Amino acid sequence: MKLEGSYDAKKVEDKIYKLWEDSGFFNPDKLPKSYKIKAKSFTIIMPPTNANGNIHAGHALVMTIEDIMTRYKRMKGFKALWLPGLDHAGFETQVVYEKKLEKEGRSRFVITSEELYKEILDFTLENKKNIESQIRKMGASCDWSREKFTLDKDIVKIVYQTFEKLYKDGLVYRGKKIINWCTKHQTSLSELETENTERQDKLYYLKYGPFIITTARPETKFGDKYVVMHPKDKRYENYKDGQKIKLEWINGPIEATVIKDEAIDMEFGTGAMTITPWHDPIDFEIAQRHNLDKKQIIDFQGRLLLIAGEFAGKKITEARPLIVEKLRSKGLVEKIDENYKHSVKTCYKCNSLIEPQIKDQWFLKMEPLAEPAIKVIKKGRIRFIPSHYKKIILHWLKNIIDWPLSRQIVWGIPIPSKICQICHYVMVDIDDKLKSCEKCRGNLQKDSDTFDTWFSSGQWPFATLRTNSEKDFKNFYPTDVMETAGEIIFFWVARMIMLGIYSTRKIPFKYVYLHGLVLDAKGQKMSKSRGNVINPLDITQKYGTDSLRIGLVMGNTPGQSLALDENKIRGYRNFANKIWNASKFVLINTKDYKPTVKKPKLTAKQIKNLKDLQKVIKEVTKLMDDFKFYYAAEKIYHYFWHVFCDKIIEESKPALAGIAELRRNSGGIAHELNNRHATQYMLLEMLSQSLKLLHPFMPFITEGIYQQLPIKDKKKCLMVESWPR
RNA sequence: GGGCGAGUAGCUCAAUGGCAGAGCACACGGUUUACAUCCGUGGGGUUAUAGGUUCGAAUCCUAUCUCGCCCACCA
Repeated sequence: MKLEGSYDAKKVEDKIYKLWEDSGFFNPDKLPKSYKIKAKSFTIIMPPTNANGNIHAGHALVMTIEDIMTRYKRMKGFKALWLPGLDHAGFETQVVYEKKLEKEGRSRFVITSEELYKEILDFTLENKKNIESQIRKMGASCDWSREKFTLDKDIVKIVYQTFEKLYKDGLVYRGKKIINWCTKHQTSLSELETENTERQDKLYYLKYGPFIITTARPETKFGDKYVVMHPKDKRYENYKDGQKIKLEWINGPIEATVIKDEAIDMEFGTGAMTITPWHDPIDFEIAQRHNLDKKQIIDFQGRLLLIAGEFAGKKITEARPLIVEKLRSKGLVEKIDENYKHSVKTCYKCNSLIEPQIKDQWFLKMEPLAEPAIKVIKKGRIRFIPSHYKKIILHWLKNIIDWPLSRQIVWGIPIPSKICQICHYVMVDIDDKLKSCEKCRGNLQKDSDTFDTWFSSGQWPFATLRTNSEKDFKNFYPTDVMETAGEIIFFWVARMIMLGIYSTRKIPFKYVYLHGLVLDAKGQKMSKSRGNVINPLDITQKYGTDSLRIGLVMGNTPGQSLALDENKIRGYRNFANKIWNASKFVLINTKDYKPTVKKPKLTAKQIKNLKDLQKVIKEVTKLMDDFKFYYAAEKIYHYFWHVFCDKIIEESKPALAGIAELRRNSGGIAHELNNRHATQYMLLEMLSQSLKLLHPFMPFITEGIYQQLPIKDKKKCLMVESWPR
């Protein structure tokens, strides 16, 4: 690489990445000898990237921050391991693939699950390759020899072992419980995969025998045969718990039962309501408490069942007005509140209404898992950056509910359980050995469900290390930093902490660094529908990876969202060019410099200049240790441009000038020659130290220039130079 | 209903008890032999509001306002 013209990132980046990768230094076991003296390790497990598309701006930020940490620690002499991985991303990928199918005019429901699985697998593996090269493009110094994929056989085996252990410990259980059902995607979802949406609906006041009850969903009321009120409600003190009441209802006369329960809000409506335990979580709980019947009204496609009589087979949306009409004609409608504001649950992917349903599934008991997690977080053994996330995660952990693990989609890790077709006994069978029911010898049927993808990624830190080797697990676990998006603190971070402690009896990581969202230049969330998505690879192509990287870091405090403005990146492209030109100047003026010569005698000014640099190094190092990369980057930027370039280089021009010019300046030639030599020494010293400080942020350009420097004891790569002290 | 974050120069954000800063933008002036993707100079602030603590507050406390986000089972 020659230093001429202005800096052209495209010409050098791929070559430099190859130099690094070929050196083997991404692998902490293959670092140069000097590194092994300090046996301490530094580990980051890369959040496994979803292999269902291209990397987006958020990934670029992940790669940048984690690479900065890794390169910094590596230069500090740690055995730095950054372990890369990719995620099959169960539901997320299936949703992406279903959209693709829709575009092609196909539907997942007419393809056999084997075929669908195969298609999505091909799709994912293709994307996986693609993303691996995009991660390289970002300059990520991760150890590809240890790369993991969430569907690797050995990873799946660990996931199964954890599941079995949880089962044996009584923490995972099969339950007929109410779940969030997405009618479009035909699967259950966890709480986190649903959203609450504010809506304005009608609230119906209906005559239910002697009571007036309220409902927003008249179409679910067919089977309602319990009317519930608060035990302390004076208005209903004449009605006894368990009392039977005959009354006329939608499809004829029924016998209703009075239930008293404290869950009822006396302020709401008339303080009396009927319950639909199959399709409402609160009603379900009341029914559980009083041991009441539960009846399904709506099927999994969102259509009314036979219980609805004449309305059976109709979609709930079309049935609702018809049902209200019938109620009205029977004189059962007291009044309708037209402006009823409430929030409804929707699927976080398709925004369609969630239909609560009772379904037999696997659940994970969370409280016993959360307890030790709460303890270590409270004690500060896991530190959050920024620190307020500590409160957020503790609040969530303290109010945790059981986690439904089963998903009715093909794209995922199959749940290793079998059910007896005769006695319905359920067995966990991780080695696929069982041929018949342990209890009644009946035939077994495999569970067709798959795990929630977060169940496997929740085991990622120890699973990745263990499957590489037990030695790796010993050397690199617990890991040091988990760096990821603040958005997925519950989805992922909390579960890694719980499952990590459960499986290994150790915390999985010491620091959790959470970055914010990357927004567009106007501070808007990027989305395909808005059409404001910035592709990081386009930016890289235009301005170079280094410019994008430092642009993503500067002014980006952890936890806070960041506006990605192309103008800003252009500014850092200029900075890259500045580095290039300053280096060019130093190299041109040090052609006759001999690195083997002893350190020359420096002037007082030169000594002071070097001392100032020492100060900057100290400050930057402190900031790096405090995870304040945005601030460290700014300090180096300022030093390089406005001190080194604007002052030092300018001031050293006379001393570097040719002898003819020096004669005119009087003074002894020998002295001036010495001064020239000393100036060269100072400039090279400052340049090489600056390049080291800049390297974690802008690895490509700094490495490229380093390769040209005429300095003593040069390493093979700047990447493995020691961090300045 | 509860919680969290933010509010500082035109814009994007730093600075958490000690002279309020940077980048971009703007204005003026520069072909100084690395760089016009550059250099020099400059304007621009009652740190959202009100009160309090302190020798000293953007920073700590109290209240209020605005914006954003998260959590929550009013049928």
